[in-house]
Amino acid sequence: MRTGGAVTLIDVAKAAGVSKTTASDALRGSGRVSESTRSHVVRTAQRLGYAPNPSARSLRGAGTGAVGLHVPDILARSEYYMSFLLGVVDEAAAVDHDVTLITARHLSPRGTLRRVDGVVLADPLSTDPVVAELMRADAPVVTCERFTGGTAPAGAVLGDHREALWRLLDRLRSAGARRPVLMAPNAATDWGATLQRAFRDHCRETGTGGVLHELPFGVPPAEVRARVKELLAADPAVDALLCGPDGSAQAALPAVYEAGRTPGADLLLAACVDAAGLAQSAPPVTAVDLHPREAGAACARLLFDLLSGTAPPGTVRRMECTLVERASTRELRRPA
Amino acid sequence: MRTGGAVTLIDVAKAAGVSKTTASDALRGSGRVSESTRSHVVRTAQRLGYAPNPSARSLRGAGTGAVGLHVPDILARSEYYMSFLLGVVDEAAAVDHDVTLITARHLSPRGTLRRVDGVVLADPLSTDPVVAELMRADAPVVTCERFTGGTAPAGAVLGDHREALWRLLDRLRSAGARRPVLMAPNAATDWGATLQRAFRDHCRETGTGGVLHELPFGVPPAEVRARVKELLAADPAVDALLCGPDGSAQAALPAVYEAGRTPGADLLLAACVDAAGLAQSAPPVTAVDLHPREAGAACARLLFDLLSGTAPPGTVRRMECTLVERASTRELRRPA
DNA sequence: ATGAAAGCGCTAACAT
DNA sequence: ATGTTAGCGCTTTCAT
Repeated sequence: MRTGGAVTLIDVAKAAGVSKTTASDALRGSGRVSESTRSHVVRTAQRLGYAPNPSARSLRGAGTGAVGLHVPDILARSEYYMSFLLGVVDEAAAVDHDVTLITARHLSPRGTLRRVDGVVLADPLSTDPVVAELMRADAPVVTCERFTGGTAPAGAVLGDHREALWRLLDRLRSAGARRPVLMAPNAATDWGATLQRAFRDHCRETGTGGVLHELPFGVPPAEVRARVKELLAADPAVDALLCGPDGSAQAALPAVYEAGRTPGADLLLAACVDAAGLAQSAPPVTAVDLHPREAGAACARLLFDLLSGTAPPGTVRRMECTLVERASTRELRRPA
Repeated sequence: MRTGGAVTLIDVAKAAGVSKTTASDALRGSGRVSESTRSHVVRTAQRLGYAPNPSARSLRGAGTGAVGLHVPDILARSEYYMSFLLGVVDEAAAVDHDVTLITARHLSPRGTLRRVDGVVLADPLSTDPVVAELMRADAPVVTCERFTGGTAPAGAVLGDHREALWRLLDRLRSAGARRPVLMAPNAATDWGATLQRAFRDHCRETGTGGVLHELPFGVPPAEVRARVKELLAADPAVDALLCGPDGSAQAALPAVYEAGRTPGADLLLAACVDAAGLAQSAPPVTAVDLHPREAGAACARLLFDLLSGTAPPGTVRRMECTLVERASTRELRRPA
């Protein structure tokens, strides 16, 4: 595209019988031209099928018209991440911006970010080299959850994970659980660290003998499964299983059955990340809905506010997470 | 970024004591400059942290350095699509290109594509307006699977879905199934249409009384579940269930149990799209691995070959799909 | 083997 | 209210 017969601003200006500047101003509605010429130019542009050349525009000094989104490999299978991505795209499109994907291979060899005005990072791993690189670059960064690696991003959107987990743990306790296990996400993310802390605090406050079992990021389902069976075999008193990382609950469910336990009956089961499958499994699994699409949108919105100066650097915005109660945590029935 | 102190070609040229042109040629290795000056300029550029400005480059006439990828909303939950996307990004990054996400809201109001040299479409729905728009634009399009909407794309990557389904149906038959049901993906995609055709043909050739049940795209799990139960109740003779759309097998599994049937025993179960969960469910579910990441990479590679003229317009490339046999199709045991 | 200069399409000063 | 001009950083003739 764009090569060959592309219609330029000059074409429009000539056809409308005005100057480049007037055409430009008319098209962007800068309020410099009279209403009559404006509409005339706009109509001409439409008739000619004019589309502004973004490269020229960005070369001239405006932004690049695109924001970056880091896509860590680990998250390839994460339903959460796909929704998050759509949220970012939604919001970017609303202000006529592109979304450019950034992966490990995508950093320019010379270490400079290409073609983006800013970057959104979902759940940045403090150990991810791409993240480190991105934080070092001079484009503003908005993270979903805090970045635990030192440098502070220009903005952040934070979920109330502590509160959500607290509510969930309260629920488990009132359903009868006394020995919950948290298969906690790695503390390399703020989310994982928050969950671990909240779990410990809740156990202490309620005098519960909870067990914390950390799961590195990107554990394959088979591994989750093996760990669950191991855990349950090693400690038969466990009466509630909380699955942290996205997808781990789906992997844990069959393992629970295989361990001879019945989720929702003699073992309560819950997930820290809701997913479509959890509502449909047998039994349906209680989960925290992180509202990923809205989270993505919120991050993008914050980034644009930062870029336009509407929000000051360092802005932090909050988001609510929702506890979705399903059959898997209804009530604990102790074996006779 | 890029604003403020960005190092430009002129800076490098000055620092190296050569002209803009020489610097440019040296950095791109156009073979115009002597080896000694070339290495000198390159070193200078490195020292200064120079990164070429893509906007300027693309303004000057080269491509935009980015390819588009259409992300239909429907696919938000598709593991397949997320992997496909990573494949595209991999390949694009390998030739130093960006990947720009395109959604419904993203088409410029004037119908012209922005900032991309070409577009990749995974499994284009003939009914998707964005797809129609994209096909109409003048950027080359590569589709994964055929586009059934009339216009031919510049290139296509095709899986051997007919063969794969055939193998699967053979397997089911030799495992004892005589009344298979295909919950077929909508015929609005080439993939869906191919699967439906293959199923009908196989049934005819083997004299099997198969049932075709079309599932529109993006059916929520609850709906899949309801349909499965309905199907199984209405026709108790059904002894094999084939799930088409990504995710439908996961939704179907609990429904099968609820219908009083035992998958892998008195009902064979299989999926047309493999997913992480299927290997871990109880029982593990036989599926066709579409190799999404490689498919994405293949599409991107084809697009770049098209853009560079290495491949002629109209090129079609093939990909193999793999049948992954698991416990759910081992052998049919008819109830006594 | 290297330079000089012309522009790609656009916007922002500076004029009217 | 509108027109003129000067670049943004780069590649590409055309000269040396």
